[in-house]
Amino acid sequence: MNEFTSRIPDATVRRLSLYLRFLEDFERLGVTSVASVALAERGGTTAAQVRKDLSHLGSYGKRGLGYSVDELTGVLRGVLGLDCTWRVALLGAGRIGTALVEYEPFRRRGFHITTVIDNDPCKVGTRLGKIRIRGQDELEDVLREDRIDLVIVAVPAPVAQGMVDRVVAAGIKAVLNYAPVQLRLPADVALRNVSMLVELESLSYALARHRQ
Amino acid sequence: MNEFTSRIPDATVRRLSLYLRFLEDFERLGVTSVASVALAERGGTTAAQVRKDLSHLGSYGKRGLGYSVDELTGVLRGVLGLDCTWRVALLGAGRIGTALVEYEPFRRRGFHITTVIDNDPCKVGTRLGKIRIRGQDELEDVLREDRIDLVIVAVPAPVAQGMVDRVVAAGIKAVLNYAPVQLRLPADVALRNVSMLVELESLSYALARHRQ
DNA sequence: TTCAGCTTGTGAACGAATTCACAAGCCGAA
DNA sequence: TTCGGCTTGTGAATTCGTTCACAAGCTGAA
Repeated sequence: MNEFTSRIPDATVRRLSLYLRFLEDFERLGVTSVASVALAERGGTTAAQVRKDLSHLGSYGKRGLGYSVDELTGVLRGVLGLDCTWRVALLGAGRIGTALVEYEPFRRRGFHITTVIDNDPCKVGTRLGKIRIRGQDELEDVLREDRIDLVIVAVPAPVAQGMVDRVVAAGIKAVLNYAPVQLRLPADVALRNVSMLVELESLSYALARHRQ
Repeated sequence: MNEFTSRIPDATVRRLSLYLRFLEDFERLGVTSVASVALAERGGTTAAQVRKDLSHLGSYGKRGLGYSVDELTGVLRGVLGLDCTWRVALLGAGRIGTALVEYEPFRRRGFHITTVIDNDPCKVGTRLGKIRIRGQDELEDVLREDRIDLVIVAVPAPVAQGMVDRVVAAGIKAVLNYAPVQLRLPADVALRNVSMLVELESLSYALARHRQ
């Protein structure tokens, strides 16, 4: 097994992302070696699950010892594509967009938001942090000029699909969607949805059951 | 099958939440009856999946016709616990917290953020929209006074666990976590994580694979 | 009333993900 | 060197979720 021959299941990729976070914590604490059971405790899963997940990457553990924090951190960064920086454009400079631009962990992980686009003519030309907001008519141009790899959608639901169609036509292959709509796009474009409402409603379901 | 005898799988609950959104769109358009295949197209899934999901709720479809938009909307609201209002407290009045307080869809669905708590003494006493920000020393008191059902965590990672422990001790049974940490809490408390980083990193993985 | 055309609800088949269980391997102590 | 205590990596078993396929049932037309 290695990172090239086989696709890693999505559920596993998401956990790898968590493991990386834990490893960075361990690194900060000066821990040099970590067993699957320690990662499992931290992540609320089982040791077998951790080992199965990590086995997708190859054989980086030492029997009797566990995993080298240093080595595994590097491997995970590599597999997850975090050993380079990704250039990100944000569509929508509303409240959510604004919060995302200034979200430190993104930059720390190599996601650089270089470009912000908004439909509101009042906002175009003003600055969000250090970034000058561009108008939607410039969309295709700035995606090319700024060599954007990935687009975050944080515009109101009704305009999301239209903008994403243009983004896809411009050749972007990865979209992170915060708008409360189900976007339709070609199979070769990766899409993740961050749905505040879906999560909240599944909690509501749990609460409603709880009290019969 | 009905909503009391059997627990609905989590994956299904999340899709129910989407179906409800689609039904509301159909309702606005004046459509009165909808077939599983229409909901499937809208949600990027299959008609069989939709029917299997809805079969968890009981038998609300009419063969040859589909589902009554009105009736199914009501049933879904009921099952998801959206036929009442939930009182929500927000921990953390940072950028993410601020964006969440003002997020319209929450209120429209019956989630009323009545309470905001922040650790920063400079913020305590100031207002976020109409809500006066309270200090963390008041946490237990306001949770009780405001009869909070559900807590949204949007504080920095290092302080999240400590605050959630107090929230759980105060009897709260549902937590929505935006902080980039894995919270540990008792099994009878429902927890959902909204992890911006995990989603972004799984896109990064897709991109990295894409170009070998 | 009968028939054609749809669409649901669901057991059964299938597939994916998780858990189990254990051989293989490393380390440090004696 | 040998042994005991750990821990990995992985087939096999199991559980969970999705898809298939079709009988049952509704509607409207003739």
